[in-house]
Amino acid sequence: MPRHLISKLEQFTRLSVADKQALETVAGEKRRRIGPREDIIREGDDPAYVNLILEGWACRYKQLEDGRRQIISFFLPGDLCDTHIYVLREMDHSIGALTPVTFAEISRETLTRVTAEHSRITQALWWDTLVTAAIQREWTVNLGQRSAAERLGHLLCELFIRLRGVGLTDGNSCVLPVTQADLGDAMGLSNVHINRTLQELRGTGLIVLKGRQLTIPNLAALQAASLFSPNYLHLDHVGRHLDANDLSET
Amino acid sequence: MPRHLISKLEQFTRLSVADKQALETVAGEKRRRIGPREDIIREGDDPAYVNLILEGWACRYKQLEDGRRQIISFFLPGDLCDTHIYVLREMDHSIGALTPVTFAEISRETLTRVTAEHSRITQALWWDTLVTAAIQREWTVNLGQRSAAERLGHLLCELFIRLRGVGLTDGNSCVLPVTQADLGDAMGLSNVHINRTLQELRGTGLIVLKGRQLTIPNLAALQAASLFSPNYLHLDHVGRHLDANDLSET
DNA sequence: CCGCGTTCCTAACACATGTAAATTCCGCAA
DNA sequence: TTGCGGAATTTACATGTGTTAGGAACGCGG
Repeated sequence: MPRHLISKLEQFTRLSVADKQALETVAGEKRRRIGPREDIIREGDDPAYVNLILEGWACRYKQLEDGRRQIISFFLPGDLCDTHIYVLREMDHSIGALTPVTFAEISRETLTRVTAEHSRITQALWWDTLVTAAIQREWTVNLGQRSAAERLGHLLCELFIRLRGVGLTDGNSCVLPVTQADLGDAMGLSNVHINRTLQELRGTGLIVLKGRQLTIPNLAALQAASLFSPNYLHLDHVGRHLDANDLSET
Repeated sequence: MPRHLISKLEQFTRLSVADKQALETVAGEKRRRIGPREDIIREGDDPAYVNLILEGWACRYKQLEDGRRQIISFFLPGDLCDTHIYVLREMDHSIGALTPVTFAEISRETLTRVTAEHSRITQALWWDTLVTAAIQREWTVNLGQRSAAERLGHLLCELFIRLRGVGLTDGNSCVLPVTQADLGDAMGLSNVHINRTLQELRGTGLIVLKGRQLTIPNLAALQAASLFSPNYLHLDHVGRHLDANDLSET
């Protein structure tokens, strides 16, 4: 069931059957389901669990006193929220659902046990943590330096490639189940300007967006237009840890 | 010698004499010194070492093909760059000196050994890693939602509090050894606008900035004006892990 | 099929911030 | 002291993006 997580981690390293079974167990624990605009956890809460997104899209966000909201990152199926969050006393941001979301609440004990017994998983989760940090840094670059069109294009490239990594793309298409207002809150742009910019990207043929279906006819072209380089996603490790034993295990 | 690192970590947990000696050893390894505008490591390089900043200011940054530069974060004395960076094959960003910098290159082996032998240090480094991630998230909020004045004010609050945590403030003053162009590259603003905004903050009396000396006469006021809440720095743990044994050790 | 709420889209205008170019200031080395 | 180079500052003007407001399209429940 945590097939998206497994797909994602296998972009970095090969997992044994036992590793995958361990992840199954982890994902089976305390499953919950919530609707869009509901929160998984709120700023100020005690972070008791590590949340694993199984289905749907969620986001980290922070709301300022005067109502302004910034979406800090998107959670896609297979994404894990801060494997060591329990070191901190309270959440400094909220995590909310953008669509209906199914997720698993993983206890500290379970996670500790699984990583102690499966070094491959530990390694893969480290990679995931580092890539998550790299994505956050790239957002800093995105918000700081890129124009609205570059910024949006960059985000769409990132989301498409991340979705592809968890098996949720169909050719050069994928879903984009968020509102333009959400995109605005993520990119630090007004919803009006998001709309203008989407029209612009549509006009140049870089994207096709109908309803919640996004198509990127020419990913390389969109990447070039957005100054997007996929290096920060660190997808260059595939097969790096392969040896004879691994092959016999799977 | 790594007194700044020790000060910082002791904001989270108390360290034993043995813990501190271990950190001394770590910081003694492979010391290097470089001048401003030189790089510690570059995008694309193989991350062989974990760098520990001992003296001076550095920054993570990323340069776009067309020359635009974004400073992604600041490194102050006592800051450590990505304790598990060696999981990745290559750097996705550069780290450069803003002032003359002294740093230590820590090998993977050393770090592994020290954390294996000192669980308190492991725990403290986890806290540091999580706070670093929280700071990066806060920058996303900063760049996405805050106006120029709020943004700059917020950065100055953050830097002041971080410097205070490593013993580098003097009353309500500290150094700010970076150019206005650097601040612009960090905040996604032009150097002209940084200058305008600094004048504005000076005009309202929220800051006094002469040369490289920054004074914040009323930190609470600057925080309020900048919508700054220190919760994301997670400084609320002090003394949390105290018990009789700890007291006898120090 | 209707009606209602949400989302999308468009327009006009305001304003925050960027750009370009000069000038002044300042620290430092000769 | 002088001269130099980088940094800070200022000005005038351009423009990207925000704001406000309203209408059109869409989806969903009754």
